[in-house]
Amino acid sequence: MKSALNPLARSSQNNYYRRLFTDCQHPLKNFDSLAKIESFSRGQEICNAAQSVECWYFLLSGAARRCAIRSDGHRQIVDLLLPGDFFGLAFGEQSDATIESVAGNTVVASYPRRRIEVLADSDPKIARELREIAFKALSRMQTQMLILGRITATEKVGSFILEMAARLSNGDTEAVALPVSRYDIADYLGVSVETVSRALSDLKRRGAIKLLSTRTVSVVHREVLEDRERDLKAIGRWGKLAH
Amino acid sequence: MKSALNPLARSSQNNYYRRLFTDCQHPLKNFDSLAKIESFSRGQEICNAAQSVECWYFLLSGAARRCAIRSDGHRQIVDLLLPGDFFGLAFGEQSDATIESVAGNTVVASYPRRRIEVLADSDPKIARELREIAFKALSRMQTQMLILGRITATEKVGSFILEMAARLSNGDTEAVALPVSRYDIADYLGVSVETVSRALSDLKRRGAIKLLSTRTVSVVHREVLEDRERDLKAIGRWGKLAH
DNA sequence: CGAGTGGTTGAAATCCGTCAAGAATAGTGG
DNA sequence: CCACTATTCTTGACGGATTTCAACCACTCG
Repeated sequence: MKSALNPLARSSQNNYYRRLFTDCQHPLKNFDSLAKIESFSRGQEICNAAQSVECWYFLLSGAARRCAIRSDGHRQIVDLLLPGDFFGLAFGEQSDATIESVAGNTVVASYPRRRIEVLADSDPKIARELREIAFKALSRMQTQMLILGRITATEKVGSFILEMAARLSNGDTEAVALPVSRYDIADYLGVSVETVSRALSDLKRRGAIKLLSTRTVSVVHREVLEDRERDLKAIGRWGKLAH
Repeated sequence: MKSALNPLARSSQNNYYRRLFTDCQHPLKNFDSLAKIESFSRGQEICNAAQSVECWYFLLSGAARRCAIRSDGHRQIVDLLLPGDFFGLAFGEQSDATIESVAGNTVVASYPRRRIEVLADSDPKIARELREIAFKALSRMQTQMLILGRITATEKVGSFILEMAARLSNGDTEAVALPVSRYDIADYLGVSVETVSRALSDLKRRGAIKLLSTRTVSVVHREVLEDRERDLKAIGRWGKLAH
């Protein structure tokens, strides 16, 4: 237990998390008893390359980031983990990525990898569920690659907001609470912090979003974030030409 | 069989591919008898979203691209498939990606997804191998995400060349035969065609690579492609300052 | 031969990263 | 609760990098 709380509060907290865990539906439900529940404060390392070989993780609350340091010294966030996500599966051996918590109160259940694998060998249903989990991770990465491939920074930020809306609030775009700082968004999207900030201001000025607080976004015109950045621009040019 | 060859040549070709197949080592080796071997000419669609639910594929020779069309009309290449790669696993249901062959003579083995899954249920070894395949796909995507996150276009192109060298010729950098056009490279790296072309010219001018033909690259100074773009620049600046 | 595709290069406008400064917010200790 | 500090966020200015638009060359295929 890496929490900074005192032992008493810790144990009470732990019980609370355990309840939260048992109430939660997920593919490895039957192994709740094997899982160890840990709580992390903001910025703490959940696991590094060495540990990730031994455990698989399930994120209960908060948020976490999987980081890699590029050779040019820049940090890159390769995956953003939100409640309901599994992680730690992909890297059989290599992968120097470390996983850190980003939100204040990040709770994680960790499963002993070896034991789950042995169980999977004897129960095809579990094996199937593990596959399902891996496929979901693949789908997450593909979504992000589509965002990273987008051309303008405003498009990237727009897609990011919509992704968060979809993953956090099941598509509700009234009030999306971004779980990460601008710096994290920047490293996730492959742009600079200033550009993220500017893109948000830009979207706000154009009335596409409202900033309820610095980290809470309300989507007003989904279309603008969604895609047609370019088309709208073209229409704008047409308008000028017509005039 | 979607090949454009006449029936006679087709069958002879097919036998050749079948031999090529049985000589090849891969995790689903025991199911060669279940696999259907197909050959595709350049630009042909191997499978679309609907079909990918039914089959898993193994690429024997040639190359293929997994594409998604973004809402702004731009195509993006989400994954590049080379000999030895499995594909089609990730997308249980959604994913509007289509897979097209990019090389002239692309040969693919397709496994009936349902039957493999049933077999996996009865044999844990197969289930394990399927997981292995999924993890390999995850690793591929992560590699690309690190490339996409890089800042300058020259770095992206450099990383791309090294990735191709590693995947195609087992790290041999003497003569890397790029299996795709500049347009494909551009859509894969998220930059424009002209930028790819310029980056290659730039690397050539600086003596980091040689272009044996338009699509065959020889790596002369691996360090330049590898990473230190930025460091070298910094040294350059220092040099100026010292001067 | 002409049309089409793929590749390269140039010039202009735009976008973004960097540097720098300020504003807003959170965290800390008194 | 307040001051004080550190962090996070925003905005401006500037230069460099990339996109876009355009022209041109090489090659293939009918």
